[in-house]
Amino acid sequence: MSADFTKPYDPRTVEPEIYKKWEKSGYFNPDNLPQPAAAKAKAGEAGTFTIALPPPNVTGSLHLGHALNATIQDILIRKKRMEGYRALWIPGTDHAGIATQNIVEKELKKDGKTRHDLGREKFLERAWEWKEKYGNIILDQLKKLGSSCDWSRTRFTMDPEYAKAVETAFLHYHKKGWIYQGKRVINWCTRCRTSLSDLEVEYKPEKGKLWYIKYPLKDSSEFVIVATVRPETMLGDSAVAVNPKDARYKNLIGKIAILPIQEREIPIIADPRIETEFGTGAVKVTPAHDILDEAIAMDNNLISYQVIGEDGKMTEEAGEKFQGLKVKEAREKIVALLESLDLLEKTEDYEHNVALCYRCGTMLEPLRSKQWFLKMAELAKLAIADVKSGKVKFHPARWEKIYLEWLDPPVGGLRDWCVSRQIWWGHKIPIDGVDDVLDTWFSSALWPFATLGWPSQTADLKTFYPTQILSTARDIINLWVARMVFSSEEFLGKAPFLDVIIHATILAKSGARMSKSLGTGVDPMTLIEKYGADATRFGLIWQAMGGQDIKWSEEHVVAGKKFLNKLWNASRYVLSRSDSSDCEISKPPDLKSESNKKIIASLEKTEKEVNELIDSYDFGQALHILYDFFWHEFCDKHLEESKSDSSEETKKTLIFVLSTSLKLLHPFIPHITEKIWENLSRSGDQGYLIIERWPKA
RNA sequence: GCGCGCAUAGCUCAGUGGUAGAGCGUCACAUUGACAUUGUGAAGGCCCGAGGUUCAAUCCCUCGUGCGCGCACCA
Repeated sequence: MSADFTKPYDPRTVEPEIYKKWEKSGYFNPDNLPQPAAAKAKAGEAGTFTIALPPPNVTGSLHLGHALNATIQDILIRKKRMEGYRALWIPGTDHAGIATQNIVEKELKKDGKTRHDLGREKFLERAWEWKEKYGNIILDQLKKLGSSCDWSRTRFTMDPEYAKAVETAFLHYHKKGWIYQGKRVINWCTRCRTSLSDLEVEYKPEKGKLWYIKYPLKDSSEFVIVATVRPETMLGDSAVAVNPKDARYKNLIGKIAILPIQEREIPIIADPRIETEFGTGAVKVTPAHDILDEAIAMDNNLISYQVIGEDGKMTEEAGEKFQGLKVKEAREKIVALLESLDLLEKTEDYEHNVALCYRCGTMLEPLRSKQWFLKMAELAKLAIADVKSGKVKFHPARWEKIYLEWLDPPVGGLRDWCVSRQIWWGHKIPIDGVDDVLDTWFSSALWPFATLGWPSQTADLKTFYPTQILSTARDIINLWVARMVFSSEEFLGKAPFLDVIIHATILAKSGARMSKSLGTGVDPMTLIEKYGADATRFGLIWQAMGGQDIKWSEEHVVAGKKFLNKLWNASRYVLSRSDSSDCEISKPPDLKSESNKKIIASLEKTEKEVNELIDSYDFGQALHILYDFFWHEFCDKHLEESKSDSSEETKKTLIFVLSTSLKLLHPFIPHITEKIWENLSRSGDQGYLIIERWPKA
């Protein structure tokens, strides 16, 4: 028994010590794992098990969701490793284009500079410097949590080899004619000065106004009244549209209205997509600043007037009176002008959703812009097929609906993916002279195979691909998961993973999302410092029941700490009753004592249930069962009964139950179980629990 | 507008077609010998509401209410 095993358990010293021991062993790298013959036979010809860690953004720091997700993956990896698989967990980070660029720009701003003052090359130098300095913080935090990733295979989405994969993918699509350049209405962030894809938009309800504007009819004293929440866009109107079935306007279709202020003649047209219930049922059409209006304009051959520019200010086409004004200023001016012309019928309070940039929260402007697009029609089919055929399964299954409905929307169709961004930090578009870069998610979509060396046919790619499991958060099911599936099918002809675990979302106790700005966020690092990584993992998994959302409660981490203490002390007691020669950890044969028979039967039942529960990704339930068995059945009952029984059979039973429990608990609370294992190991035999045989009845 | 999830003890949550469970909290008792980060025990619940199916509903079905979330061509 080592000296420190006589002391109370102290995670602060044990956890770093044990982590170093694992790193030194090399066992996080599957190439170094011993290969038990039995395991090979079981696992099939390859006998490998791979998970690609969802690469955290280099801008991020670990939050509870990351910690839960990492723990889930570590449990799976550790169990498989113990089962004899060559388990590989590939770590890495994502360059996070817009997010990183914004941070570096903020730093520059402190010196009163913009990126344009530095120029592209110098700016990128600064961005790389930032990445080198801060980009791996989150990986170090994952280490503190005990994650058994193969750090020797750490990847970054802008590694030279990875860039090769991105370029290959882009050129492949281009050759197929699926990549094209086009000018159309996209989401534009005036702060980040870049386009965004449809998935990168967040909506927030806002209390605004609905303005009812009178458009005079040509050669008539009458008006057609349109309702809008954005009066400033009227400067770019090129038609008024009504529903063809709307009896109120039947006689107006084909007539001409005069657009006030611009004094432009615009037609009144019919389009079935116009809702008769909205406003007056007559709608202004602004082809350059609204996606639906653009579609209407295409079908009706309307002219497009771009009145808002990429800087968020009114353009020349908006007219002299407005050019250079910010959108809000233009709005006020227009409303005042319309009022003075007696063309404002009325104003109503109106709550509607506004579109915001998912990176900086700025209100987005839909505007026409020349961008690169990736055709989605065929790719979406690939992604749909893998899930519909059951090749890729979601856990819980209900999430497949989110996935399928995005790929095949019940209304309209999936729009092509706008893959170009007007920022500097990212992968340059191979055939583009304008210096645009690719959407970060274009490179993330290649993650499971680009990390293994694709497009080169590396040994790793052959051995470890496809991966088995992807564990991630629900909010990137479409942004990321769907795109990985079609990318993998397109480039490698197979699904990138078989099971997709959508883990719980961790909420504040109020049931609302955790928020840094509201101070409701919980930092896992603080928990690790306070209670240790094992206790933190315990607290997270204890609450992870059936994939339901977790209203975070720290008391379960405290419970974890208490459990570790119980485990530590029970182990000390069991070992104090035996000398090292007793530490045979095989099942004692021919038990005579009823008490021993009972605890072994109970252990075997627990073992079976834990196996089933982990295999069905019900980690919380598995931990509850282990907790209950170890504490209440083994410690409270059997250990107490055994105190009056010093027989060899009982000693052997105690050792066997303890050692099997340690194995079963190891994926959940790896440090302490490994530490106890050190003390349990037979003299001279420096065993590693991390590669001990997993108990399976 | 369409869709999804949740509602069970003070709190966070399991669970089952037939007397309702855990962790934490509370209360009482127990203390030199693995552990007080403990042990033994107790109190505490019209299992959201209404209707239906059933011999029997907390569980299945319908409707509703409340909370959270997603999607939409949110003009």
